[in-house]
Amino acid sequence: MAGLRLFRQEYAVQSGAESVVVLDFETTGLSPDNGDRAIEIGAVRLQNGIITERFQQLMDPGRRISPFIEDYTGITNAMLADAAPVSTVMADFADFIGDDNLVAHNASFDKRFLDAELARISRSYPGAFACSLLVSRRLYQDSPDHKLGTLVRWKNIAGEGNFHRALYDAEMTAYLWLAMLEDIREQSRLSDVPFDLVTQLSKTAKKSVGSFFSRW
DNA sequence: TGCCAGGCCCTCTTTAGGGCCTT
Repeated sequence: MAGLRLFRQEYAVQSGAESVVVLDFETTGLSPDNGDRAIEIGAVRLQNGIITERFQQLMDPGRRISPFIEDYTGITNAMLADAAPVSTVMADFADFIGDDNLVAHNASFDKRFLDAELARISRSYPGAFACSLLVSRRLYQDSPDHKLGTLVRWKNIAGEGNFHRALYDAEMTAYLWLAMLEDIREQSRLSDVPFDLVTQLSKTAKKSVGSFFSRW
């Protein structure tokens, strides 16, 4: 039943019956609970298997970012000095999300920052969150590791840009997501029993992915 | 100067610990 539901939902993605927003944050650190803030949001909207919209904004976190983050992301304090406040950008991004479901690589990280920044401006989103990292760990067990960059290279996904910039990471995650949906569909086609990703996930991951697909 | 978190998941497990992944 779950497998059939999943297969139907994959079809919904391929047919463009629904759309999904794939997003990525660059931040001042790892934890909003420790005062870290978002400094860049990048996102793409997938419809009918193609990217139909893009969103990218730098945002001023209200304090200087560390040399490590400057080096890691390529985003400098000078670049952020002219950026709009986080609250302004996040309000625009909440509008961009609309009612869509969301996808991110290691979604628990991006969800924490999205929830924290939207809570600051009393905004929210109705969609469910799916994690390409959790799916890849089940689907691509032969991959050297499950970092986004490794998976993109391992799947021979073409791209020209810099990892650790929000829009490029969001685009690469989107193409990885489409590749995974195609591979799930192919495994279902080759097997008498449809490949049932949902039942292969752990209880906690199942809860997340299951709620995501149930909205399709 | 060095460190800071949280969720998932495997295993030498479940009354726990540690690696992976994100910035």
